[in-house]
Amino acid sequence: MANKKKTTIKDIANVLNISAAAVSKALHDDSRISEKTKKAVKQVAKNLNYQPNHLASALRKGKSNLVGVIVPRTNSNFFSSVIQNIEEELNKEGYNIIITQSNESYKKECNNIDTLLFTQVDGIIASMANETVNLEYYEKIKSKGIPLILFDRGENDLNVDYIGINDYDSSHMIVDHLVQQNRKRIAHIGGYKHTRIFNNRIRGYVDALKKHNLPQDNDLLIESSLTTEDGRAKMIQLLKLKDKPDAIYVAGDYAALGALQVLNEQNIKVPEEIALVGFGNEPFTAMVTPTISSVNQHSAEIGRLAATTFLEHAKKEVITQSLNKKILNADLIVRDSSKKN
Amino acid sequence: MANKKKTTIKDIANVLNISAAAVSKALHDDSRISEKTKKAVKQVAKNLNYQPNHLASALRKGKSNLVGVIVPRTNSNFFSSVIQNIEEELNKEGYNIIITQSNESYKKECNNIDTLLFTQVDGIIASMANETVNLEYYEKIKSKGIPLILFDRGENDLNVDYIGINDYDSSHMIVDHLVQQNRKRIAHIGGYKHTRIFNNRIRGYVDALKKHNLPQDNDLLIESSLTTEDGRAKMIQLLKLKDKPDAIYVAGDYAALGALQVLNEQNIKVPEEIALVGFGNEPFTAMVTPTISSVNQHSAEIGRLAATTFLEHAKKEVITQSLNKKILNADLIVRDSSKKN
DNA sequence: GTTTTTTGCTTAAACGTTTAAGCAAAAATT
DNA sequence: AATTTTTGCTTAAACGTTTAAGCAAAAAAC
Repeated sequence: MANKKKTTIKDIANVLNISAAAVSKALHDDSRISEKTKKAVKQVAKNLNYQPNHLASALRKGKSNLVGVIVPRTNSNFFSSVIQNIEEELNKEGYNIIITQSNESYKKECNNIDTLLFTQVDGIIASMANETVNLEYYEKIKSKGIPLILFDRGENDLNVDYIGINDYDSSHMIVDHLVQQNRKRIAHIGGYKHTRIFNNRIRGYVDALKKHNLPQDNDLLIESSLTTEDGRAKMIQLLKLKDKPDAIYVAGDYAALGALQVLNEQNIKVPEEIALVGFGNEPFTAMVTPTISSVNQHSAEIGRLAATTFLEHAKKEVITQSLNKKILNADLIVRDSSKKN
Repeated sequence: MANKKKTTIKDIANVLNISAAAVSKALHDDSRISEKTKKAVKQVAKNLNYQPNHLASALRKGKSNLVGVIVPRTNSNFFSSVIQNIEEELNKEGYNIIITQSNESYKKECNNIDTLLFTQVDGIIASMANETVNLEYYEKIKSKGIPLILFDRGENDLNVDYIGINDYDSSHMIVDHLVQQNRKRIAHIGGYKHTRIFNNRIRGYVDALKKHNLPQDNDLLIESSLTTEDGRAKMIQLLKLKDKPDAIYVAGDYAALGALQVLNEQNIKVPEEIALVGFGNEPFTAMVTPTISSVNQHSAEIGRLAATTFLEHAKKEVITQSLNKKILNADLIVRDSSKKN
């Protein structure tokens, strides 16, 4: 019963005594094939349980209909939601996606790029690892002539598309909100400056302070890897200051969680004594006590836009990689950790 | 400057005035090619920036070196960790993985199977959606003659490999622990019985109660979809009982979170009045207040085993799909929600 | 110095499609 | 009725590899 040999286009051709080419055309509804033949071919295909060999057609057409996706990790709600929407959008057009994770490692990321190129993907949609400082390795993708679309982490000066939120404005939103809550000493636990989006958040923070005539204190601006662990460390560092902050804006939710843990442990009242705002709107921000205010990055929209941007390139014959930045506005979700009491 | 045309094996052959076959063999270190030629070929390959065309070799060899992975979702720590370990293990042997999500939908899952088969994967590693009641559609995979390995959700009577934890024993562990904390009325918010692993947890719960001579009360055993929302609903239902439970064992962490939220909202002291134990050891169980006791499912080990099980099949010439269940013991992580006070 | 073995390649076919080019028969146009 | 156009196919080549088979030259064995 073991139907080992897969049925090919030739098998169908043999049954009907026509050429393989005719079968191929019939299956693709070529106008030069009679309706009668098309029906017959499709019937036989069904009977023999024919499944097209994707490798063969991809080889012949020079196009795999696969799109590679590189993310730092999938176990974050943001990335998993982006991925889901990319997939949905691309599936509609007959593309499938290959997801790879860099685990925040530059080396792994380079590996992933090689893997995807090796698999002959038709395009790559990526968000960079924390470690990734420059986009040199990504040049490899461009030099292959396949579309590259970056999102979230990965704003760039390369001639490459980018989808993200307005980080600079988001910082303003947060500082505005905290000032409204009568906060005077607002600290910022930011990401590494070398990553553009984190640098934008820092710039936004600094400019917003100026706007409100709040003095900028170097002790209150700290760079961090934004892990929960590092959030703890940087919070402890801030609490050692003589002149403590009365609000903390953390550029990532995981680090904000770490900060909150320290505050809770030291019985510092949040938000009464110190208000806290995170970034990313990870689901756990609504789970912890107190719930953490955070910024919603519109993951679904980012995913959809990344996909459609790829499709625009794919549909063009000529590959014209043009700088095409799409910047969305984010929403501040105010929760207990920064709410007026 | 646009190096549009990719360099092929033939280009290398032309440069060196040897045949394409010789180049192919040289690149694969065939013993019948001289060291001198090999060196030359590799040098030229490097110079021309040669990248093998995976599609062509896959087509010729009848083997794509791709393995498909199907998970209900990636934004859970369990699945993302399993995936990461599958990938690591398979990469070592030259395989790459394609990750797809079912979003807990049976229809999407069937779609994913088709997609993966279409992409000519060499095997599929999957955990089933909540909705998936039977493995009928998975027969398609078996009938193609490619290895299928199920993990976590997907224990089965099919002749298919399975990797998972001992759910029955885990329930015993949890009940034993709660009894040790002097709990007498232990409720269970379980998953749907039609899924084997949840049924096993239910059986373990029932048998453990018997073991400790605790009466089994039908009001205390509830089936649930195990979402946070449904966890809330089922908790509210339990609190309406005249004779309330003094401990709740929830078969999933997200539902346990919902239950905890309700308990907190109603100012019911956890664990003093009602103790709570979840399942899955999702990171947030250690983030919420109080922290939730849970069961660690050894995601890394499950991932590794799933990968090596696939590799065992792949290495064999003949596909002998034999029932090969690997059952791991899980660990109970006791946290505040069930700790003796 | 002849025979056998080994080395180092080449040739050609194959994997399953797609597609350009071509051609006979049928249909439409004159 | 002769010519042109359209229809419905076929043939053959191509995509970039891998691999079985083969063969001449070099090396080893006698």
